[in-house]
Amino acid sequence: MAVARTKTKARASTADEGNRRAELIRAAGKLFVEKGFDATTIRDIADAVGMRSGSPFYHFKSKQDMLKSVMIEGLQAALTAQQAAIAGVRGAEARFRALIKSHLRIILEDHTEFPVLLYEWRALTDDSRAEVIAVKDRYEAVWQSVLKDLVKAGLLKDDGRVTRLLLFGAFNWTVQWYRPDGEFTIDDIAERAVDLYLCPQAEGRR
Amino acid sequence: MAVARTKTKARASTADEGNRRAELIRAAGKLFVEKGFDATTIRDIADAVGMRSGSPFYHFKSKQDMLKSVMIEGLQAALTAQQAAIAGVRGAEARFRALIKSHLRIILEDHTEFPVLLYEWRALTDDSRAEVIAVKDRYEAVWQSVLKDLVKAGLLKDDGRVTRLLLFGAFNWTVQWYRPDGEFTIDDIAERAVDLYLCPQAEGRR
DNA sequence: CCCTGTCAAGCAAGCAATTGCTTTGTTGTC
DNA sequence: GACAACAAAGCAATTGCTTGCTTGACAGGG
Repeated sequence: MAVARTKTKARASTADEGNRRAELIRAAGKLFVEKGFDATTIRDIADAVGMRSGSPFYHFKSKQDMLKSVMIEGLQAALTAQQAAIAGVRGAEARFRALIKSHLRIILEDHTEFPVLLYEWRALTDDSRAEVIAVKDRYEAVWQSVLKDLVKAGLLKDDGRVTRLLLFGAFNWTVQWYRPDGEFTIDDIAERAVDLYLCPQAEGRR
Repeated sequence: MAVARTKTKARASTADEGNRRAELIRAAGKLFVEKGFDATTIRDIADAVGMRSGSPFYHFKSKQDMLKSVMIEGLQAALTAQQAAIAGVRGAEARFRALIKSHLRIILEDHTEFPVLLYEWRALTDDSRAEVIAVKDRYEAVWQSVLKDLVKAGLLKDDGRVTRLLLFGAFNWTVQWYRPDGEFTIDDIAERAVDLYLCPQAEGRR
């Protein structure tokens, strides 16, 4: 009874094992993106993994807790993918291109956990939001350093806060219109973006 | 009874008079942006204008109908603002700048009806969505023509679909981070955007 | 080898609150 | 007295979440 509940909390903090827990996070992330956080019921999520409506609360202490867990899960997957993408890549433009492709893949391919972060920011309570921001900042720090290098190389005019936010906006907004079966591949979009943002000031370089 | 309901529908279609109706739309728009469509209850909206929870249904036949009305209202306001912004403005770059400023003002200033369109797209039923798209296309058509002129003038490399969507994304995403009391004005952002997107290929032009 | 206790994981059932919406009644106005 | 514009009250369904109970796997002792 009370014992089981206590152990649940302990389990929830350590992100080990818990096979069904990961299953729940994936299902919840998918539904949150499709229907929105508020429009998704616990019963929807439970159905998606073949559980009864009360059972998810064995793994998460509330629906809010599920949302937070989905976002953090997505952010951590994005972080490792990001680091793998730029590992060993030299040159500002090449790193820029690698970052874009990695970001778009995380957003647009089957990892539906990250888009939840973009869609359901408002649904977070203040406590959960602080936790999520901490991880998010680490992700954006990598972008900042690459943008700085681009400016140094003369490929970008400015890397101030507004420019960064405009850049992120263009990428994050792709969630709204990209379709896997559409006419553009992820690499198409990435190439167009590089073309759009990098100014060939130093001619003969590219 | 049934009479009142019928007249309501008639009234809802003609967007004339109906003072409290416009009041409801404004209040609903504000709440939809702040809390999301699903998280906003009819009682929230009614409270905001000093009504009881059942009364809004005299003006709108359902909550969905309110959402659709808010969006269309926002779109039409955006359309007239857009046309006023580029009226008499010559030159591709000047028109581009004017469009951006107009768009950002619509999105970021007190007209909260338009951002609902960006936030709550999913919450629309298919029927409502078709209605909204019709108005939306007219708004985007103006952008397309300006972008084409920019390419013709050599100020933009490409005006294909992906480029357009990347552009819109950057602007629409500002809703997520812009704060009226922040360090940047709307004009600041517009200028940064012009700088970011327009490539000074034909030197000595600007 | 069997018995028994333990415990993670989930089921069955339901509660209390909230939800969108309806229905009937009231009021001011022309 | 007719009608637009609400109020008052409530209904039926849905919601997040809780509580007590079952099950299956495994450990250890005899």
